Formats: sequence, structure tokens, C-alpha cells
Amino acid sequence: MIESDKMNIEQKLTGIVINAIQNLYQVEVQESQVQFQKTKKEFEGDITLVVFPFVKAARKSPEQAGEEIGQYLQQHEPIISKFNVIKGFLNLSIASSYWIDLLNDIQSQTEFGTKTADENSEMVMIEYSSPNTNKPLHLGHIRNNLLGFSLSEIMKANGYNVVKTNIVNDRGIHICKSMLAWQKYGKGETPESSGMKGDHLVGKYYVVFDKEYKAEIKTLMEQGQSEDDAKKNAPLMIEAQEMLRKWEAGDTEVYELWSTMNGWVYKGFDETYKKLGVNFDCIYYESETYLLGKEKVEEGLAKGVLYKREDGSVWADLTTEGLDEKLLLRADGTSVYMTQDIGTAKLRYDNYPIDKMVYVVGNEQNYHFQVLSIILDKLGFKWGKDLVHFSYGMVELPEGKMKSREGTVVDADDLVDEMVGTARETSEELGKLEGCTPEEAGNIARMVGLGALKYFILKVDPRKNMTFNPKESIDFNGNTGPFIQYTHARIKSVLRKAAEQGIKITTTDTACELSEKETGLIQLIAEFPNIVEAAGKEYSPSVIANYVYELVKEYNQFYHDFSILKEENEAVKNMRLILSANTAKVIKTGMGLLGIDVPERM
RNA sequence: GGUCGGGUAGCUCAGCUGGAUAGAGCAACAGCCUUCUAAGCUGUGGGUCAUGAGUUCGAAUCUCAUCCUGAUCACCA
Repeated sequence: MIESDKMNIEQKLTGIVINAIQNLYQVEVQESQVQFQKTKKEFEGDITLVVFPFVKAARKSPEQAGEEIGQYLQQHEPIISKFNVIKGFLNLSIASSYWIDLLNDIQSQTEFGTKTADENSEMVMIEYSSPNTNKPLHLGHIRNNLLGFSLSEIMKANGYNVVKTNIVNDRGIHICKSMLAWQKYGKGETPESSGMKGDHLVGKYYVVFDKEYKAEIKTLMEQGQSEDDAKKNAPLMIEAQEMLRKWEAGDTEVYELWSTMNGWVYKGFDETYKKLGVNFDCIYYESETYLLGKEKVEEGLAKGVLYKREDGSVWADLTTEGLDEKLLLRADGTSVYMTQDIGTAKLRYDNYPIDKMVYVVGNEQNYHFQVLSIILDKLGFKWGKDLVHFSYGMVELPEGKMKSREGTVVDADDLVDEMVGTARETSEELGKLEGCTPEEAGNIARMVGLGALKYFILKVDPRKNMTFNPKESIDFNGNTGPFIQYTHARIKSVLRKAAEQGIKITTTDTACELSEKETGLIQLIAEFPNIVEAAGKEYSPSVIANYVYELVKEYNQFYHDFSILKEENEAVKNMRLILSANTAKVIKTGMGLLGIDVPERM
């Protein structure tokens, strides 16, 4: 196969058009001036050239110029079979042979739509999830995890060497709160004794702490203290802070309790991650990195990039960048959040030859990452300046924001279970799982339930705040994961039946004339590798999701139209199968980039 | 108040490196076992693309201003 044959139709035509214009009007044409778009449904043709950019050079009306260019292309390029001009738009029809070759080519590719990484590929590290260990994961984490994982898959498909990482916030006052409450009120309860998942158990005591703490505050206020004083003076808070001090001093007893309870939490998290289908190549813990930043800060001081105030605190002056000054070390020498991130960055850089770093973190930290980028750059990290903060919006409920105090937090485990449960019920009601082994049935329910959840979240532009509507997400109609999965399963069923009848679906050189419907569908399929590239640049799973949905819609319509026609000549039948096979391939690839499984049957 | 997002159909969202009459789904209404599997398909109605100006052959898309809305502006993480 010649390289140029694999080229996308737009790229190919761009060169051809540049040539044509130069020959026709003797002017230089920039590639950027050549703009194509898919021909609108109501017009004849496959692809449309916008001729406005050339009318000046041609010194003709848009219609005339379009006509001339069209004539020229049709005469000189066998790939163009027909054309028509409407206003300044030149609609081109592409020869069927081109499409047929393209389908055969796609069919023969085992890794359609992906580039493989090699030793020369850039290495990108993607940080996502970043949980606290004092409570279980919730809906917001789900968005984070799904985005992070999907992003990794997309970048992998774009030929990057991807390292997925997770930074676990396993230390600090919040963990001590859980520990203290467990110690005081837990009566030795363990995940085993209570039958609770470890992260949920620890989360339970975090809530207990909050409740008891509030009671103490109330009492103190009744005794005449101000709210601020009461918050500071509540015995529970004092004890928790004392615990944190002990932890930092390495107190054996506290440290052991901390290890035990974190152990419970990790076991719980692992289960949730597994359920969601996400994973990591390396995990960092803040307890191991929170002290490391100091070294780099000292280095920055020596280099004169940072400065020390009279009280001994260390700052970065970012006023020349239009930002404020930022504290990096407190007067007592202890580190802050920013310092930790510097330390983690250093450790990572020591461990991996990173070219590019991506942080999947909510948009409430936009400022933090803006600052981090500048500071890392000043401190000499080569990827600091170009680090990507993959920022995403909050997930809200139809009733409003999630508030942990008001108990409106949607727990990740509960949600996944509910989705899978609903998928199972619906399947059973519809009799879809008859003839399946219980294992198969369970698998399908899991794929569909998770597919619904994942697709619902990923199809929305990450930057936007989104509303998660549990009811709507388990509605399997419309632009949803299950709808796409269903189409895939149906296609697979067609292909199975064809195979049973011994129909070969690899020969496409029948000289069948393709209708507009068909070429539209092939175009969608052919565009896919470029969509991957585009999404890689924009880091957006939503692009993939909406693209796949478009394809599925088109496919269903195409199939519907053909069924009405009932024209069952061999060429038509064959073309239908070829298109089905290719469509299934694209759906699987696309959904794979979103981390969504597609069942063979459902 | 400063900085950074967002404002597109009743609802949830696409479209944004400027291109043709603004696109889906949900909801509403009307039809369909016509396909491979009705988790489906077809059709109808539904819009001042927040507002106003500018840039040009052309603006939902770019620029500026205004309004609404979210985030952030900690020696919290």
C-alpha cells in the first residue's frame, strides 16, 4: 500500500487543489487557505471546497471560480468524479473506487486509529484521581477518574508513552480526625467485623468526628465563647492537632493506627478503581513526598529565583507574571501545598524521563497550577512551563451542589452498583439475557451499567460544570453509552449471521456505485484517525464521544434506508456488510478511548 | 474588586483555528415489529446562539463593552 493512499481525503485534496489553483491563476496558495467541510446532506457531493479565499486571485465571481476549479479537478484528477457549485461552495463527489480502497485498507488494519509508541516517543505522565484517605470516593472523583483514564488512552493512541500516576493525600489533619473518632467511638470496629468496605468505615468515623465536634462547639458557645474561639478550643480539635503533631514526630502508636486505617482505605479504593476500570502505573503518597520540596526550594533560594523574608519564610515573587507573591515555606520551615507539589515533581522527574506532565484536577485549582507552572519553570523543570492542568468543572445534582454535610454526596460505589443493577433489571425485563449463562449476563449488565455512567460523564465538555441526572443517565435512549453499545451488538449479530451463511465480507471490488448515504458513512469512518489526533491535541474525550455518537446515528439511518429499499442484490448486500464491519471497528476503537467496553451481544 | 471559565430549543448538551437554511437527545405530538435485537426507526412542532457595538464578502464562532453565573484570590490540602 502506497503511503499516499492512506492519507486522509482532505490532506490529499489539499495538495491537488493547491496545484489546480496555481495552474489556473498563477498564484501561490497557502495550505491554510484550502478549507474543506463535509458536504451538507441537502446537496450532492461528498466533500466541499470553500472557494471564497480564491476569488480575489481568480478575479472572478465565487460561482465562476468554483466552476473553473471544479472543471479543472474533474479533468485532471481521477479521484473527482463529479462536482457542482452553489454560491461559493464547490461540492465534489469522490470516485467510488477511492472509498472502496479506503474501506479495504481500514479493514486490514489491526490497530485502526492508533499510533504505536516507540523509544523515540515523548513520555507524558498523567496524574489523576488524587484522593484523600479520610473518606470514600464520590461522584466528583468519578469524573476525575474517567477523564484521567480516557485521556491516557487517547494520548496512547496518539503515540505517546503514557505513565498514569496517582498522588494519594494520606496525611494531614483530616486523616487524624477519622483516626481520633475511631479511637474514641470505634470500639475496635474493623472492615471484617463490620462488613463495611474499608474506605467507607473510615469515612464513617470522619462523619462521627464532625458530629461530635459540632456538639462540642455548640456547648462551648452556650458557655459564652465566640464561634471562632469555640472552634479552636473544642477538645476534639485540640486532640486531633496533637495527634497530627505526634504523627509528624513519628510516634509509634499513632503511626501504627495511621497505617492500619490507611490500609483499610487503600483496599477499599482498589475495589472502586477496579470497578471503574481505571488503573495506575505508579502511585505516590504525600506522606513520602511532602518533605521533599524543601530541597528544591533551597536550591531556588541559592539561585536567587526565590527570596527569604525577615521572619524566615520563603516566597516566590510572581508579580512580573501578573500574579501575586506565593509562600513556599512557612517561617517555622514547614512546607505548604505548593512545596509538596514541587517535591512530588522532583521525585517523579528523578524516576521517569518525563517530557510532558498533565494534572487532571478540578477547576477550583486553576490558580494553583498557574503558579506551579511558573515556579517549576523557574526551578528548572523542562516540562514546567508547558505543564497541562487538565481542568474540569464540578458535577452538580439536579437539586444543586453536593454537600457532604447535608448528605447529598453521591457515593462512587453506590452509584456504580446502582447503574449495574438497573442495567440488569432492564435487560431482564426486555428478555435480552435469555440463553446467556449467569456469568455472561453479569458481564453484560456490568458493561452496560458502566457504559451508561462513563459515557454520560465523558460526553460533556470537561471544562463545563455538569449536571448529573441519575434518572436520565439510566435512561438508555438517545445520546447514551448503551445506545452505542446496542448498535455495536447488533452489527456483531449481523456479521455473525453472515459468517454462519459462509458469506465472505472482505471482497469489496464489486463495481457498485455508492450512494451519498454510503459515502457519508465512509467519510465518518475514514475521519476517525484524525479525530484521535485532534482530540489528542485538545485533550478531549467529549470530542471522541460525540463523534462516535454521530457515526452510530448515521449508521442506523443508513441501515434503515437500505432495509426499506429491500434491494438485495449481491453488491448492495456486500457493501452493507463491509460498512457494518468497519463501523463496528470504529465504535470499538472509539469507545475504547473512553474506557468503555462494547459487548458482542446484549 | 482582581484573575480565569461558562451563558446556544422547555431540559441536558454538540457546534467555536469564521463559511451554505443553527444540530442532537430528552420531553410533547403523530406513525412504525420495515431491519440484525422495538435498549430501535421515521416524521411534526420548538431558536433574538445573554445584550450592544466592531472587524469583513460572510460572525454562535474573532475583538471590545455590558449583564447574568461559577471558580479562585489562605502560613488548608
